[in-house]
Amino acid sequence: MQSALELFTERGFEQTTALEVAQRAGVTERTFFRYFSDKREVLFEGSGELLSGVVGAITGAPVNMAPIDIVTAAMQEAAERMEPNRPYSIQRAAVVAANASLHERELLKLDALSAAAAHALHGRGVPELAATMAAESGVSVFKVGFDTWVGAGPEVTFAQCIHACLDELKGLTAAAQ
Amino acid sequence: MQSALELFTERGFEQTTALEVAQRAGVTERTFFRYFSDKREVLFEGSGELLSGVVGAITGAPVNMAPIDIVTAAMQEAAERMEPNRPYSIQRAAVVAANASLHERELLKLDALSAAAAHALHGRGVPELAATMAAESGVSVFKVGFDTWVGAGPEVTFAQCIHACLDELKGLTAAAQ
DNA sequence: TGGGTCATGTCAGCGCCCGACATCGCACCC
DNA sequence: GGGTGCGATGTCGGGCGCTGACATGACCCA
Repeated sequence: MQSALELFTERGFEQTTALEVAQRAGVTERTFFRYFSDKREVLFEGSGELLSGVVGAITGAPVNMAPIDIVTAAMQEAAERMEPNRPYSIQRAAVVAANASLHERELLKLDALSAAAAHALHGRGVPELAATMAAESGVSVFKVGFDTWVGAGPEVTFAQCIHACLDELKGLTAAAQ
Repeated sequence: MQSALELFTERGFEQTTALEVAQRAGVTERTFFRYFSDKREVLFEGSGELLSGVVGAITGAPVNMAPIDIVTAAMQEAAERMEPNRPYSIQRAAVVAANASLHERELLKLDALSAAAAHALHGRGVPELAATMAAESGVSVFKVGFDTWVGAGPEVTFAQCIHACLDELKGLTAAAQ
């Protein structure tokens, strides 16, 4: 993973072969593909923990909490876990932003996050459509908040960015019609 | 495009080679790749018109309209254009749902739609963050509405599905905190 | 000492995708 | 009517992503 991030940063994702990543890590190309299902996946190792963390937060949220608040609280929690890794997040985000297929993979991970959040909400008794829309909104807030966070100075926290996006969303929907 | 949809439906996306699609269409594999940047793209030809239609609707929306209403109205307009092609949409959606990499590409197209909508809103004077969040929400409504539409009976229109999702979103954000 | 398991290496091969060049039909125009 | 250019297509070769099958070797355990 470290070898990949270095090489992708130095000369770009497409200009780096899987063989080169493997060689820098001291293994063969075949071994690389035993650990990562494809060349892009090496940049998305942490997504599993992110997902299970969010699902856990939703499952363990207090009763009588509104669905949208459950999801955004879970996102806040995830954001706090990511706060110490800001430099890594910035470097990784730059690599992802520079390549369409990596961006594509990131969207797939976010969509999986949304689906898992919706499923967890539904498991708490939230109706299907409400759960889906709340999860979609929460992930949107997380996504836009993440972009703002990595683009801002170090004094701005991820949690603050998420809070700002959520407020913006509330204002927009309140002004509807 | 027709050859691809047929073959992907019959035996699946991964079990079909680009060469086979090309041969059924009466051209060489090389010619296939001159028209489509990759094997998946053959299922996403219409996305360009969808995007320009949405951007046009946003740009031409009446002044003093709330951002979220502008976006959802644009989505409604797109939905009405897609209504006559319901059978095609259903077949295509089944193929996409059956393959992760096609789903991935669909998410990329929706993200491009969101980015274009945000840009169009921003061009109307809507502040950056508001434009981004409104576009994200509008695309979420479109996406969830689409899934409900293709899963429902023919008496339910795409526009109705979108309306229902939007209402759900409003209810959720209104119940926040 | 022998056997079992797990990680890794080796090798061959398929399919995606591309660059470079050849071919061919077709409009245009002197 | 015969060049002439151009756009679409075919041909060829090849790099790279990714996989199945088998071999090797380290380690643990009886």
